[in-house]
Amino acid sequence: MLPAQPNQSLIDGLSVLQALAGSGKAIGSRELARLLDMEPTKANRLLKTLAAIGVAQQQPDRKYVPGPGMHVLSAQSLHGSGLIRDVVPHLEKLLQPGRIAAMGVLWRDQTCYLYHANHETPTPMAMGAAELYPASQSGIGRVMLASLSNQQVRDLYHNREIDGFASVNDLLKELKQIRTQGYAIARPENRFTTVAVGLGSNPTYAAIALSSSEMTQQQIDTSVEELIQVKSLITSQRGEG
Amino acid sequence: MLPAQPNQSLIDGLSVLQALAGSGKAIGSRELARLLDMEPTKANRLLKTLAAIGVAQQQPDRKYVPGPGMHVLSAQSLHGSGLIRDVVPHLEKLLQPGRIAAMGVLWRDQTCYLYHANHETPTPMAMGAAELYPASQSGIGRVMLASLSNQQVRDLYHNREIDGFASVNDLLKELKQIRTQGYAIARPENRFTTVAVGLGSNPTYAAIALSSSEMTQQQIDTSVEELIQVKSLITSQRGEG
DNA sequence: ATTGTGTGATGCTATTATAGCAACATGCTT
DNA sequence: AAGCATGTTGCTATAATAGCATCACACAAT
Repeated sequence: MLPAQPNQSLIDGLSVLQALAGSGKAIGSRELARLLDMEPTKANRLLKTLAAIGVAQQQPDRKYVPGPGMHVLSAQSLHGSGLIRDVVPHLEKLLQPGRIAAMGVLWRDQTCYLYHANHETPTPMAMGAAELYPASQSGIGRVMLASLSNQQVRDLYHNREIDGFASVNDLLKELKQIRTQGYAIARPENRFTTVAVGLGSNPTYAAIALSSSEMTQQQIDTSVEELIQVKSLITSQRGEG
Repeated sequence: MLPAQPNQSLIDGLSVLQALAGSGKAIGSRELARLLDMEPTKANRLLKTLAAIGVAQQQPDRKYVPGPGMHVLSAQSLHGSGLIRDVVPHLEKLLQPGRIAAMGVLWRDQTCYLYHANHETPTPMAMGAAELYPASQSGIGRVMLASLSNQQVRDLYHNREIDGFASVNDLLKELKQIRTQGYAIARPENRFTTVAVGLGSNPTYAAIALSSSEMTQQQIDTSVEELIQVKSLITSQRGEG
């Protein structure tokens, strides 16, 4: 949903910042330009601008990494969102052997896990994962896709393969069921089973999930019950309507 | 250190994003424009552009908050930096009654705490603090200021009051001592004592600290020893030179 | 229900910032 | 030392942006 006059420089600059954050290692300006299929001068100027304001940092090997300004932005936005303060303690209480608890957000056609832990995962590791995963194969992704309109889903997957679904119509059928049930189930490659429920509803700002290698229907129902309980604790804690 | 041709739109857009992240609550486009002393149309367009790419999100009350793209950026940059994975577990081991452990970065003339905990603080709270504090009054801030050149420090505090110091020369004298000692001490309002050491050296990318209400010289020496030990564990873990 | 006020957002167009080409500086490998 | 890839700059034509005026919407007070 672009505004009447989008700021293209800002869009380009944030593409650069995203590539920088997502690269996971120091990256040079030309390498980043190739990654984004961007003219090198432009990439360099955007990177140097980011570095000038402290959001990126150039190292002695001339490559760039996120800088203190990015960490401050990160810390402030996570803090302001309340995702950590309001959600993670509840997820931690759900952990037990054989189970994974997770929270994530929908980012384009992927799920980004902000928290992902089994009962042995130290909290800093659980919160530092930043893993991206196809949304259509993830319970969290599915429940968030279900919160979009059908047209939004069609636009999102326009000219794009959908992991686990033969067509967008198949996906929309699944999403319709999710909306009816109030929760999503995913069994990626039948390796494990995930159930997920969304947080918030206008918009659904994140989703929480429980996974196990195998779940009976009874275990699914129990897990859904637990997630819905956590959801309502979070909802009342945040004073949401 | 501006590049030859900085991108002003990106600078403006990131000012908007920073104000959004730092506001801690939903904020409207005109309110944000007033906060930044920015023409309202410009602020609205930058905000709507951020919303279009998912870094901001507009709520039904028409106000804006950080969006999923911001959380993904946050998660990826913290993950890529290794600050959480490499540092937090070591800090947790230093916790004991009567002691606070912290990690932070220098952001302009302030310290931003990325981790701040006493021995009872749950890890998500410790990592969700995002607190800003005058750098000159903070051990972490001081040790990071000491990693800048004197000219950089003068530029940073040009026409600016320095919390806890009568002049920039007084601060520079303190920073010179910190460089010699290899660690910083701060006693803000004599409420507590903090010792801090920096991580990395070119650049110093963060600093770690221990605080107690009172520290004898022996306790200071012991804390410094512990921090230096953690620093060298982190340094070898990260393969830094 | 109406009025007043503040808000979020758009269209238009003059102006200014940006993009890309060509070139240069730097670093690394052979 | 030469070759190659890298990071970066200056210049200028062009496209994007900024701000004014205006409109749509929401909320509070009467």
